[in-house]
Amino acid sequence: MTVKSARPEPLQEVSPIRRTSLSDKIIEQIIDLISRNVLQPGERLPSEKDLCKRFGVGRATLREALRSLAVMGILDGRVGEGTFVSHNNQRYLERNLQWGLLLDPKKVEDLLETRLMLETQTAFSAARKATPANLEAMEARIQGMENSVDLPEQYLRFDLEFHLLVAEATQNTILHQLVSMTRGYLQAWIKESLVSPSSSSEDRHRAESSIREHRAILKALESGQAELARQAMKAHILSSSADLHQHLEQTST
Amino acid sequence: MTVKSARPEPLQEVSPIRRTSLSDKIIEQIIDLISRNVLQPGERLPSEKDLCKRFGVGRATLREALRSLAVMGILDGRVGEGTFVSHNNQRYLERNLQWGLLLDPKKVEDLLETRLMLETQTAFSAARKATPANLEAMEARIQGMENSVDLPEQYLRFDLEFHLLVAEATQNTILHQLVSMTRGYLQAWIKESLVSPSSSSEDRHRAESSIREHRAILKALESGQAELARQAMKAHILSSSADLHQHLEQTST
DNA sequence: ATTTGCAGGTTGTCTGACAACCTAAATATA
DNA sequence: TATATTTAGGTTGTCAGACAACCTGCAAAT
Repeated sequence: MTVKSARPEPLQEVSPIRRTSLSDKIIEQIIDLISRNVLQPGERLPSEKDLCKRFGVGRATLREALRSLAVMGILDGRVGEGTFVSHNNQRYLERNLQWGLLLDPKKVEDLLETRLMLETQTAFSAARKATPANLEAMEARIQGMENSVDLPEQYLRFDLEFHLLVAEATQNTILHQLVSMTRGYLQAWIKESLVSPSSSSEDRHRAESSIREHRAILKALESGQAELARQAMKAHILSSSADLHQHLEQTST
Repeated sequence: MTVKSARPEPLQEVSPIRRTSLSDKIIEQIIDLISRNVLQPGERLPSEKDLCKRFGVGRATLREALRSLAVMGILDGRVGEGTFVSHNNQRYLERNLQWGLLLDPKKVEDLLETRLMLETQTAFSAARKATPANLEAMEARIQGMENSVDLPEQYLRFDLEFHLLVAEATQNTILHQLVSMTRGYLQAWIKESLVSPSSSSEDRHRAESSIREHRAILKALESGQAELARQAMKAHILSSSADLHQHLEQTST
């Protein structure tokens, strides 16, 4: 170490060695195992003691890796049983958005706007790519909504499923995840608005017009009219957002 | 315990107590501290020994929590220095998408399609909400691109920043995060395509037309023409995606 | 045949220790 | 005096061993 002065040129040849922590390497390896289906969803990992020997690390190090993967939703540790690969590799983004929204919770507005964007576009794309099976499943959800106008819990479940089906119909898993992410989080607010006081006749009216909107969306999807589907979805989201908004303003303050 | 037969009704009164781990509670508390700005970005946390005493837990437990937050990108541990709150609370989703795509690496197509949707819509929204400061910053990035057509590294950085600025101009942090997420990940591929063999004259041509496209976008944003901005962005993304695609097919196989 | 109790394995947590590392003050050197 | 070196203390990263809480499955007792 005899370099003098204020390091004129940081010697660009050397690439800074990354001091990757052992846990990080373990995380990478485990993710790799899962992606190559060596470890399948639901499967149990070897015990921690065992894994320690295989990876050649201490238990604390290994556990930090497992813990991180658990927080991401990729693994699922059950005390006394073992550690398992989570079945829903997919939904791990959802969980992370939740942590994210905890970081700054005032973004409901932004979330609604984002949902509008995502879902209008998914409707557009779905109109082109939906399979008959997709459409059939949507039809079933609408019928489910019709049969449960007086059962808010069920009604909402069908509503949610319909929208997820539209996203699924795009055959784009990332889009599907994003929609599921935003929807899943809004669902918390929506459910809250259920317990808020409101005349049941008003609710009924809202439910019926909502069903009409869903039918319009489905019809557009079935006929493959992408632009029409976009418009129908937009109209639906806007009116439902307005509704949610109203409930929020009633209950807050 | 004298319930016979196959548990006819699981005794609905009792709500299953959740066995939340200590680390989870610590994660929640720290996230809460950050969201309430008690801990600000860049700030240093107390030392682990100190935190252990405050939370009343062992160091292993505390470390599992810190490690999880670090993997999420919320905290940043520097050996010998301390643990810091990451400045870019924003980008933590980005990192998680990266882990996610490792799980499922064949989704580049989906990612490109998602990016097209997100960015065309952000352009639309940005045209209505962009502030003069936003537009000025974009102009600076375009000039940066012009001045570095022969420096791919710098050029790409300006390119990326331009798009992030558009997302930022929507004033919607969630949208911003999503765009940053998709972009950030594609950047890896884009950088790879830099080292792929290609005539420099070809590159130059591509860079120049790309700059023209960016100018068109900016012009639309400045004049507040939302639909025009959407179209300009769409054209740009499509041509740049086609480019990336070509590079990918050259290098793979 | 049903219940109880026990044993072994597993995760969750704690404690203490050491290595690698960074910072900054104290010291040595020009 | 000003600069370079050493040193001391603090911090994160990792390891090892131990105990508590818990689950499963089998054997023993009723």
